[in-house]
This record gives sequence, C-alpha cells and structure tokens, in this order.
Amino acid sequence: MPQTATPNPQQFYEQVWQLARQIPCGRVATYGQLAQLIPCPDGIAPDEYDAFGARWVGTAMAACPADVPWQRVINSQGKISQRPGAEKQRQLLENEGILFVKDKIDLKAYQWRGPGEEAWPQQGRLF
DNA sequence: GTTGTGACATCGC
DNA sequence: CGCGATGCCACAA
Repeated sequence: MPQTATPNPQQFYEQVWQLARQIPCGRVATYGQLAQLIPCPDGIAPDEYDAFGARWVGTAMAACPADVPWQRVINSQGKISQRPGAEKQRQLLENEGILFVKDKIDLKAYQWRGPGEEAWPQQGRLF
C-alpha cells in the first residue's frame, strides 16, 4: 500500500549525483537524459516519470554535493539553466573544450551518451 | 497539515 | 525562431 509516490526519493537523488559524476570532461548531459538513464523508482508509472522525472533531477541537482560536476548538467535546450553563477558555468564548460554558439552548445556533438562513454579511445579530447 | 516555489520538458501561437 | 503557459513531485518555512 504505497502512501508516498516515491518510497526512496533521497536514493533517487543519489542516483542522479552518481550519474552526474560519471560525466567525462568535455561532455554534457541534459536533465531529461539523466532522468531516462535512471530507472524509474518503484511505484512510479514510466510515462509519469518520463514526463516529469527531469524536474526531480533538477531538484536533486539543486542540492548536489560539491563533488558533483553540476556544471556539466544542462537543460534540453542545450543552454544553461537559470541559476546563480550561470555565467561562471559557461566559462567552466568552455574551459573543458566546449564551444558555445550564441549561448548554446551543440548537444549533437557534446551530449553525453551515458555510462561507458566515460572511457574515450583518445584521452577524452574530441580534436 | 497547508502553502509556495523550484537548476525542466513539451505544446501552441 | 522566440515567448508564454502548463503539469508532476519533493522540499522548506
């Protein structure tokens, strides 16, 4: 008899953080992408999770520890979400080798595919 | 126990 | 292509 929608919300948060830590340098991931990479919690409908899981990721990232590269997590628009220090985040991403085009980055080239891509054949540098 | 807000994504105009 | 409005859950006061 489920009383709460998410039995272990905090565990879900740890999943997000752990997944964010696996993002290699020079790569970025979207909130929706992380949400899809994480299995939907027990008792949650897949469609519901797919629809709003991204928001839980955002909430989780809102309280992410310092060892999490939150800077590599952006929205599905390929832009940096509205948050204090957004400009600094852009600098950090540029420092990793990510090129910004009109405040946007090419997710098609920089979006992280998922666990397993962390080990790139060449020192993780694209060019 | 209730109310308000949020580091998103999607659809419509 | 840009902007506005919508919907879920979780957390803090």
